[in-house]
Parts: sequence; C-alpha cells; structure tokens
Amino acid sequence: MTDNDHNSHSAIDPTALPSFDTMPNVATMETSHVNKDQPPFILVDGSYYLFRTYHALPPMTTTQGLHTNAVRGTLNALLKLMRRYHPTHMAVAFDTKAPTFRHQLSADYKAGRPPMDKELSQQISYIHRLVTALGLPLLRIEGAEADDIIGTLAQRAVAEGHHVVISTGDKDMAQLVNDCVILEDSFTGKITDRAAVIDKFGVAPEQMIDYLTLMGDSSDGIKGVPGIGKKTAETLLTKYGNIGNILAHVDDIKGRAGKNLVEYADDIPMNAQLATIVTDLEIGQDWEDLRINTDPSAYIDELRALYSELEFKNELASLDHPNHPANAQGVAASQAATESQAQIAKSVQSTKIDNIKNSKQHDKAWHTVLDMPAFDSLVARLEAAPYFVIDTETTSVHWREAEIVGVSLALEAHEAYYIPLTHDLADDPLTDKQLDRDTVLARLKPILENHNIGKIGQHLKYDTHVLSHYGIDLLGHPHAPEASAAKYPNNWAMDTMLASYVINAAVTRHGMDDLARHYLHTQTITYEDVAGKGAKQVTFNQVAIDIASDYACEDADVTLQLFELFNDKLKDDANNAKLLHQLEIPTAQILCNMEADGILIKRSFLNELSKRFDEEIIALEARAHDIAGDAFNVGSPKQLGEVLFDKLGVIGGKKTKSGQYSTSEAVLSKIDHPLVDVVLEYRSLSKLKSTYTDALDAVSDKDTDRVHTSYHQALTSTGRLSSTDPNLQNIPIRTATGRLIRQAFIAPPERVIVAADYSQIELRLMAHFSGDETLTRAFNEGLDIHTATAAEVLGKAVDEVSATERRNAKAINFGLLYGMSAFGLAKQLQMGRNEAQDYIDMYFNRYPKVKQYMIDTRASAYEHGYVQTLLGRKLYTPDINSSNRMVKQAAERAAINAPLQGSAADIIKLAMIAVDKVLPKDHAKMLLQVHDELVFEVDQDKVDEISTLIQNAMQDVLTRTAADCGWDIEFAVPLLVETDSGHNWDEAH
DNA sequence: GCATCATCTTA
DNA sequence: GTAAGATGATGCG
Repeated sequence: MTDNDHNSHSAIDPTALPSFDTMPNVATMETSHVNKDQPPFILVDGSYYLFRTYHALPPMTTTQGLHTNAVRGTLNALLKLMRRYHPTHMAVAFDTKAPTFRHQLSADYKAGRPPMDKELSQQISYIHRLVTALGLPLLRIEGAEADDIIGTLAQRAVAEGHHVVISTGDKDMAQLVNDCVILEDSFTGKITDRAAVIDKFGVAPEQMIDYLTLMGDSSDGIKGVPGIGKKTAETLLTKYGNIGNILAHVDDIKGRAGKNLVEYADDIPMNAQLATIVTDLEIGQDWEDLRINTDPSAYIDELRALYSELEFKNELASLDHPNHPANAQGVAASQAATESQAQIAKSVQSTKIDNIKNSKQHDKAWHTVLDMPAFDSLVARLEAAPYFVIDTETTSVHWREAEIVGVSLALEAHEAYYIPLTHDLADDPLTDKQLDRDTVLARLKPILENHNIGKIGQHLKYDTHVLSHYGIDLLGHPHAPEASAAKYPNNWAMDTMLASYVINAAVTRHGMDDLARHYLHTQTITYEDVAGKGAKQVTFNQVAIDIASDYACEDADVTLQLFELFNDKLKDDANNAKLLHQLEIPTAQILCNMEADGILIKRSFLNELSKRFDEEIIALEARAHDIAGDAFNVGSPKQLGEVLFDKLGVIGGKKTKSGQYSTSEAVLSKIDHPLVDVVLEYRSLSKLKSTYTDALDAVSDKDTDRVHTSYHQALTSTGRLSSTDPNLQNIPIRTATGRLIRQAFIAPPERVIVAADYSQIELRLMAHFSGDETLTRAFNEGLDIHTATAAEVLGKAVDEVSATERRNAKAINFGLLYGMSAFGLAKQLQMGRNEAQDYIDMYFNRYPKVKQYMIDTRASAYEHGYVQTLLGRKLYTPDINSSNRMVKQAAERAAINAPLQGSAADIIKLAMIAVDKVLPKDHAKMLLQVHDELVFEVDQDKVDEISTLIQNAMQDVLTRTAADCGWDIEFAVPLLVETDSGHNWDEAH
C-alpha cells in the first residue's frame, strides 16, 4: 500500500466519476466461472469478533486473572464456521496498530475511538496464537486493515473460481457482496446476501460505497454530506444510481441535501476513498498458503497448552474427541458442500431478478394491454384457463376508499398482463390510449364470477372488496386435484398470503414483498419505488403507465410463482392444505362480508361523551396544576415523573429502561398522594376520549353511521385475528365509564345486538390437552372454575371459598395459560415471590397432569421447533434455542400459551363458518369477532330463535363442523357458549 | 415528517 | 407471565 490510486474514487472532479455499473467493484464482478460445488473460501474478520464478543459477553477470567471472554467468543465463531462449512481454505484477518493510508488521508479517521481496554488488549496475542494453533492461516499486514485484506482476498478468490463467505458483522463489508460472496455474522447468525443488502440498506451492494460516502460513518470518522442521513442517501441513490449522477443532477435536488452536496462536493472523493475497501493489496500469500492445516500433530500440543492456560476445560477434553472440528477436517465434507451450496444458491437466485432501482430492463413477457385486439385475445385466454392470478391496482390501501386504477393478470409464471384503466398522469403519452374502465370490467365480470375458473391472489379479501364496488363478485377456487381429494366447501378464491400463513406463520411476514424475498429470493419493486413515499407519495393513478405496468405485472407474476410453490408444499402436508382450504379461506370470505357490513354506532351519543369527557379533563388538568404548584403537561409521563418525584419529592419513583421515571398505573396506584388520583382520572378520560369517542366518530361512515374495521388474518403468531382502523377488539368493558363506549354500538331499528361468547375456552383447552382428571371433572360438573380451583388447592368445600381466595385462584389460572413464573404471579397478586411459588407448588400438587403438559409442551418446542393447535396448525417457536436466557424463557412461555390461544382461534374460526352456514341472512348479520366472542345484529322478533341457533352452532363446532371440514376430534370437556341480547353491545354482553 | 417510548385498552 | 393496536409525547433530521 504505497499510493492511493487503487480505487475508482480518486481525487478527481466528482461529476466526472464513471457510472457505477462500469466501476471495477467486487459487487459487479463477472462470476459465471465460479464453481459452487466446493466448500466456500472463508474470510474471517478477526477484529470484528474481538470487539464484538468482548463487549457482548460477560467478563470471564482464569484463576490467574487473565480475561478470556473475547478469546472464547472469537474461538466459538471460528469453530461454528468450520462446523458449518468444512472449508479447505480460510484466512483470519486482523487489524494492526500501525496507521493506514486512511489515517494519512484524514486526521479524523477513527480519531474519536477511545483507547483499547487493557482487558481486551491482553487477549489479542492469545487469539492470534489460537488461530494458528487451530491450523488456520492468520493474516496481519502493517498499514492495512482487516477489511482491506478481506476485500483483496475475496476478489482474488472469486477471480480464481471460488465462492466466498466473509465472516463479519461490519456493515461496511456489504460493498463486497455479489452472487458469489455473502456475509455471515457468526455471532448473531445473520446471513447477508445481495437481497439482504437491498432489504437492509435500500441500495444494492455496488451502491454501498456511495451510500457510505454520502451518509458518513461517525464511528469511523467519515463525515459524509451534512443533511444526508440514511433515508436521503437511499432516496438519492435509488433515483440517480450513483454519486456521479447525483452530482450531475444536483440542481434538481432541493433543500439542505442539495445545498450541501454543492458545498461539500470537494470532500466527497476523500470520503469515498475512506469508505472504499481496498481490493488490490500486495499480499504475499498464494492460494496454497491459505489452505487449512489438517495435520493435528503440527499444532495439537500448542492448542493443548493454550486451552489449558486459558482454562477452556471442555475444549481441552474435546481435543481427544473425534468430532472436534480441529480433528475432523474433511469429515462429512459432502454434507458441508450441500449446506454451503444452499446458502450460495440463495444468493445467486436473488441476483437473477433485475432490481428496478438499477435497471428496468427485464427478460419477462410482461405486457401492457392498451388496445381492443390485445384485450380480446387476453379474454379468450382467461376464458379457457383452468386458473389465473388477479390483482387490482387502486388509489388507496384502505379498501373502503379504493378506486380501481388497473388490473393485472397472470396465467403462467414469468408472464403477465396489466390493463391500465384510469391512470391520469397529465404528460404520460399512454394516458389517452387506455381502454374504457366499464367496458373492460363488464367483459371481465362473467369470467371473474365463473366459479369453474380458479382465481388466485395475494390478500384477496382486499381485491374482493374492490371488485365488489364495481358489482363484481369474485369466485373460483382452483383445486390442485392431487393436493387433496377433499371437496372444498366454497367457491372463493385461493390466497397466497393465507397459504404462507398456514405453512409457517413465524418465518416471515406475509406481504407480497416479504414472500418474494423469502420464498423466491427476489427483491420486488415496492410501491414506494413507483409512487414515492411520505408526503410526496402519489396515488397509483398518478404513476406513469409504463412504470405502473412493470410493478403490476411483477405482482401478478410473483403471485403465480408463489402459488405454484405453496401448492407443492401443501401437497406434502395434507393438514396444512386442510387448514388453508377448509378453515382460512372460508373465514376470509366471511370476514370480507363482516367488514363490508360494519356495525352501527350512535354518533350523537359519542359526541356527547366526548364533550363531557373534555369538560372533566380540563377541570382535572387545572386541579393537577394547582396541586403541583405549576403548569405542566399532565399527559406527559416525563413531566409528570419530574413533578411528582423530583419537585414534590414523593417516594417510590422507579425508572423505566430509558432512564425516566415510570408513571404507569401499577406504580401510581401504590402512591398515596392527591396528584395521583387526579392524574389517573385524567389518563382514563383522555384515553377514552382520544382512542374511542373521538376516533370512532371520525372513522364512521357519515352517511350510514356504521364503522368498518379491517381484520388481519395473517399477522399473529398464534392464529388469532387482529383488528385495525379502528381496532374493535379492544373496546372498553372493565370500568363503568369505559362501558359507556360499548353503549354506543347499537343495532338499527327493529333489531338488537346479540353477543355470544365461549366460556373459559382456553382453560377448557388446558383440560383437554393435559388430560388432567380434576380439571376435566370441574368442567364436566359445570362448576365455577376459579372457585373450584381455590377449593381444590386449599382443600376446602366450594362454598367455603372466600372472594380473595377465588381472586388468587383466578390469577393462577390465568398464569397457567401464560406460562406462569413465580415472579409474574407475585407481581400480579402483589405478594412475595416465595409466597407465589408456594401457591404454584400447591396448584401443581393438585393438578399434576397440568404440570406435565407444560413440561411436554416445552419439550415439543425444543424437539420440533414448533408446537401444534387442536387442528394441527404448526406454530413455530424460533427463539426457543436463543443463547439469550431471557429470550429463551420468553419463547418457552409463548410456546406454552401458543397451543391454547391458537386452538381457541381455530375453534372460533370454525364457529364463524358454522354460524355463517345456518344464519338466516335476511334476519341477522354477523358483525364482529373478538377472539372468543361473536357479535351479531338480529331482528328483534327472532332473537330467541336465532340466539339458540348461534349458541348450538358454536357449542357443537368440534363434534359437527370440525368433522364436516375433515378433522376428527374427541374433546374432553363440553364447550359452553353464553349468549345475551340488548339494545347495545354493553347490554348484550 | 417519521420513528420510538410509555401508557392503556381488549381477550 | 400470552396475544394484539392506538395514542400523545418526545427526539431526530
């Protein structure tokens, strides 16, 4: 390293920088010659593991006082890599203390770094010796950083036909990623391929240098351009591709960013040079020098001596064990090759798809339909198709206000059509060529409504809403005949979002971009890519038709590819197929109707409440200021904490994790002070006003006075639904004032509200799953379960149980469902941890099979990585093997709760299907689902009859509906449903 | 303007 | 101790 002309960002006129796609950059290397059948070349960023593990791991010392945590952490990373990849060649690179060309270039470079702790520096020589003793090539070059050694060797290895895994957690290295080079952080386990770079930073690997140059890096002392942070850097690079092009268009860039780009343009070349990893260092070692030494006799004595000095007892013992990686080079080499190949294949696939951010060219047959002959022939193909993908493009993500802008369709993978209908971008030459919306929809209507032609879509509930605004009733459920012989009970269409959700709810989110990334290793064009974001985002009708067409065609194309992939997966898992076709898709169809119907609210009443609450809030605020002796924002936890604990000197201030006082209800209610009562009342009323009385009125339809929520069916980890815009699953009920909100949910004239809820469904599931006789008997005898629990645990008769005893038993019962700890129970019951533990011990003593259930459930999570619900839904528990104790224990509690909560979710979905089937639609509507409750509006003169109908359908769901849908279930206790009715939801509950 | 925290509402 | 969503305040850019 003698001069600085090794990279393309030399100190020249920045506007003359070559465009990035011609830069000699690792990320853009030619890689077709690379052989991926061999194990990868592993390049380890030793300095990264040194620092990372030193700071992340708890201090450890030998009996001599030698600190060893960084040695251990780095060793573990190395062993993990060797076990995983069984490499033949490897290099472990470290920084040296000597200054590098970057220090000469900039006085600020890494200037802000504090000196290294003595506890860390004393470990460095041990790590170096350990690397060598493991037979691994160690590289330290004066004047070069580990990054540069790695950059150089990565480039050289790829040029010589090897694929590469760079083991690091340093984001700067992302500039080295390409289809043969991936990053792996062996400390966190995170793998970063090309798609992951795009996902994480919003720019491609070949743009990373420019990204870092613009944004700067405070930890390295690279300044960047002031006013450009990660968001602006991402936006600019997405729009202009590279810095050269950004500077060429600097006049178009508004605001601080544009001004500073001009002002600081002279600094850019230097910053670029600091950010660029060198790839042409002089390194003496050739390929053979980087071969791992597999001859144990060469180093085993040194290794033994080191382990023994470091007091690594297990490692010392394992040296004599044949499976130690140090003794097992080449063992299971074929297995290693397969594993690493899979990793690399993922990265390769992800690069095959063009990223719109860099290039809009594509080799796919994506068509924009702009004339009648083209539309006619498309219609002919659709009419003859067994199934096709449909996706609507609209003006809004909210189904209620969405107007159709275009329709995309796909019949085969890698081919798609977009029919633009109502784009109206003024200077788009294609605007006037669009076909007439109503003509097109009229032609499509019979096809979309033909249930013999299968329809496939991503999140079809949305498209169904949109199409229904235009009088089209989407139907058609494509059967994969070989998937299952079962006859599907409905004709609604197949949904890839729901397929993904039943297959594995936890592995990814289920939006199309997420699914494409996870299952197809493709970065799709996002809505923000075509329409912008934030305040400047435009609606889809304002997107140019050629760009819109790429986006829309890709959506349809990707959906079809996902359909084919999921269909294959479902063929291998008949129960997942059943969950999708018999449970989720029918539920989606019902939810669609419930959302569209909405529930009536009494707006005048809500407005009155708002006014009343407001008056009281103002009075309470004045009183609070009076007590405090000063005006402050009562709604600010921060200000309240300061007033209460600092100014007024109240004792009992606990801090939250961010260092401010906690003023939560749990803390305040323990404090005896006049201000506390005022604040709690203030909080309660302002919560009710802002979240409920104001918000519900605001979102209601002003013509019909109905509110329409959106149910999310592919979101929770357990199979429950969630509800947003507004959330109608958390309407108050516990306090009298809160219940006033419920009273605003009413039925239209001549109708009443009917609510039907499952009684203690999760505890009944606990009885069923555990098989505990005592618990089962209590339900079979129809006892009050909390009283029965108290009587059982305390050895009393049921009628001798006091209110407090029942309350404690209730807390235990809830604790059971939540994976209870003594700590949590103690907090809930405001008692000592030992006392809580005694309660738990007494409980398990009386209910031994419940205890066993909890043990078995944990074991199942460890063994399979998932737990299952009553209907066999697999709920994955990815954190169960976390090395973080807290995370792992949280995962255990979630694993215990998941089958119970998830089975209850299965049951109520079955109930919705069962009720929907028998409900007389002219006289009643199902309106809401609140986890264990269904809410209806029912003709007043048919309340008794229909309530009984609903109750029976819900109670018999496991004996009848489950069987109809293909599940054979013997349930240990009866399901009990309670129904009630009234003029509003409060009265009905 | 956007993200995060603290708080509070439900099953 | 499980699972969610909405809000106002606050801090960053």
